[in-house]
Amino acid sequence: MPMALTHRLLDWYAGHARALPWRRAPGEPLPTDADWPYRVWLSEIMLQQTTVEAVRPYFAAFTQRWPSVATLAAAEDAEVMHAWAGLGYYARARNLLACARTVATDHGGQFPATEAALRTLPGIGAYSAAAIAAFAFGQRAIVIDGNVERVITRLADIHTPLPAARLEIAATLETLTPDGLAAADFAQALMDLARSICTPRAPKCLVCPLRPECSATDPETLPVKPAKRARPVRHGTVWWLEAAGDVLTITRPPSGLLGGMAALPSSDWLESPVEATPPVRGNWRSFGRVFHGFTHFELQLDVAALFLPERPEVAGEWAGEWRPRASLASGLPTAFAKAVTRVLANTPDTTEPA
DNA sequence: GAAACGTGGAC
DNA sequence: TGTCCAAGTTT
Repeated sequence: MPMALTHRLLDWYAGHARALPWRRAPGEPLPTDADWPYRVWLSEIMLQQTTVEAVRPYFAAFTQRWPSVATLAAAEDAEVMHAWAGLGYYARARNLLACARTVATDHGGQFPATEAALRTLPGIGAYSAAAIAAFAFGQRAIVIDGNVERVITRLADIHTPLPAARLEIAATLETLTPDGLAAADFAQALMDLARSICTPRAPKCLVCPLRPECSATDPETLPVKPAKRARPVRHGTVWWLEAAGDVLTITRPPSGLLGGMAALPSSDWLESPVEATPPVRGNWRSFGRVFHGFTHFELQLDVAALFLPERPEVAGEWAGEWRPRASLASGLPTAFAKAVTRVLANTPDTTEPA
């Protein structure tokens, strides 16, 4: 039973909806394209903690290269990780493949259409299950993301800190969310309102369509979030080992930081700098240092390089793949990409004629 | 519930 | 310049 506020928001959305490659226009029927749920799912995974502008080129590249869940399910792990490189939160890419393969093998190639069934798939949590059920299948679902949290805590003046506030947010949304396909427009309307008007700082309350219904006395202070911990600095060394124009790369362990991604060999990254043992002995030359901020620490990475006429024997933890030096310009996580850029910019390419 | 898990842009 | 932030999930 939607309220006046719901209608006011939907009216605003009808005139202000952002057009996005993975979004249905407001009021339009559910697309009947066979790949519609796939596109919705792919976009929702990519958009987790990630801005629309960052997602755009990756969404375009993925849907062009893998136009359906079946084609993605058939892809090699390494090519998907390569295509995801730079987007961050690489567990998403691992779960993306696991999910696609589960859909292919356990669901006949079709995404399940209920929130509960979607929730069981890898990489699909409470938010994504609700969003996909609503956006891809037109089902009523209570969609709560960071945008919705901000709008609703302000609207209902909820001062309970996150994440505990989600119970109250959900209760409020239960009274506001309309039935059927309108629930999708309602959720996306909240997201667009959050981005353009109900912003984290300096919200534009004077032009907000929900102003008559809003209870917030000090909207900029909501939602209340837990304090963040300080980020420590970690130190490490990354090794560029080049022989006859090819460079040694490894695949990182399948879980943990940058798990499953191609990378250069590197030491552990520790809060106390320690002398690390390179993959092979030799006269390693320093290429300076790169800096990279991760979510929970700041990395200072010393770059060392060694150029040999022939490939040395590399065994154990550094056994990997030798790849043409120019190929390293793409496909690596950003911390390693920064190191690659330093070396490529400061050494001649001996594989090209002078 | 808390911590791990990336990245780039805005102020 | 450092801090905060963006369509969260997993352990």
